Amino acid sequence: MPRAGLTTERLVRAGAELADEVGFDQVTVSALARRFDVKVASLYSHLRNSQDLRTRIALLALEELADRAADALAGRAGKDALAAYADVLRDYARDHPGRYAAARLRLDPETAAASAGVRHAQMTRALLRGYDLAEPDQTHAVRLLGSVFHGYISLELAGGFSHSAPDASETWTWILDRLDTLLRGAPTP
Amino acid sequence: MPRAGLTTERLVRAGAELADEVGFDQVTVSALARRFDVKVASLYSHLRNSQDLRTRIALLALEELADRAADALAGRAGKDALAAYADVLRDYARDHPGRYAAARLRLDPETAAASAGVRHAQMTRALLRGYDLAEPDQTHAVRLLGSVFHGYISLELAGGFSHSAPDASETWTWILDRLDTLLRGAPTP
DNA sequence: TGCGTCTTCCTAAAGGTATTAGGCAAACCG
DNA sequence: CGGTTTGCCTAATACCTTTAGGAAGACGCA
Repeated sequence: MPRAGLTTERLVRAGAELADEVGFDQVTVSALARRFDVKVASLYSHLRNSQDLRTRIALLALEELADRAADALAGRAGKDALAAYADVLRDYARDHPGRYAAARLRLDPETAAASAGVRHAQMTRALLRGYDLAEPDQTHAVRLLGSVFHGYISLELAGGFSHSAPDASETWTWILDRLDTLLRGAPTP
Repeated sequence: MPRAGLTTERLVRAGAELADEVGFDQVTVSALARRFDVKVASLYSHLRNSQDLRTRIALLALEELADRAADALAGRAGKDALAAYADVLRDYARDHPGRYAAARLRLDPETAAASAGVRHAQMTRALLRGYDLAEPDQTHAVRLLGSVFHGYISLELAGGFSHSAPDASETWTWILDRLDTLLRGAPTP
């Protein structure tokens, strides 16, 4: 009997694909074992448990997302940067809904601190340097952006905007426009 | 052996409490049976299945939320109304995290059309009458509000704003302020 | 009050997921 | 080429879901 060649790496990658296909909360150790044509127990040499699998998929997604964002932000500032960053999130969510959901998983503090989530925070701050915001406005703005992006993407992904005019993309542009105005119009006195 | 006096109504209500205590995705037919000190199979006379239970909890939450929102909106307009509606959502999510999560459950179209979700949509439109928005701006604004509220609450609930200054409530006020400005400042030409 | 019916809750059973313990054999390494 | 490591397996336990069919409480009507 030849071995299947399992590694944590491959399992996590396959888990991410599985998530995109069937949804992040349908990602199960059993389904993953099935995909590798291997018995369930075999995975436990490579993954601590089901939660561990989910966490690793989340970390992978955060990395991928941060990489794309960094690429998109390079050489951009102001509204350009804002739209670029936002589009990266939205496109990633469309292309990889399961991974995007994974990226929203709540991580425990140490894990989060060691994750690419930190890079996201840094990029958001960097993005806001294009606008003239002193503390605490900058923090408020970081949270606003997080809320709008996550909220919009989550609603769009859930199909909240389908079957109704105008097109979701128009709303997206509209929102980015207004956000830009909002951020520019609120310079700290 | 006396009977437990189960009804769909009581089960759904208890399910909602359970959701608030342990989280919506931990709501299980088994846990519910345990709570009523009854065998699991007994619940299947009152609930079609696990999904049915979750859907009913979602519908309950949407009703409660719509009732509160309607109360809060009565006699208010403009920014007052905006803040009142937003606060209802946020407070409900704080008091009843499980129910709030339930309210975000994706419902199939017919169920959604018969749910209190419709009232929410109407109230949001009514709320925006205080601002001068013609279509398609009004729809964009509806979507923006949905995104911001859901996004913010979801992040706050996930603990995203704890352990960092400034206080989450300050950000909430700041955001509502800017949203009001944004909506007022964008009258359709 | 008593009889029949309906409903409620039960036992039983099958199938899926998670997790651990312990074994055999493939792969690697000296 | 023998010994050790490691990978994948069998076996077992436990929990959740769902269906089938049975017994006894509750209810209605004479």
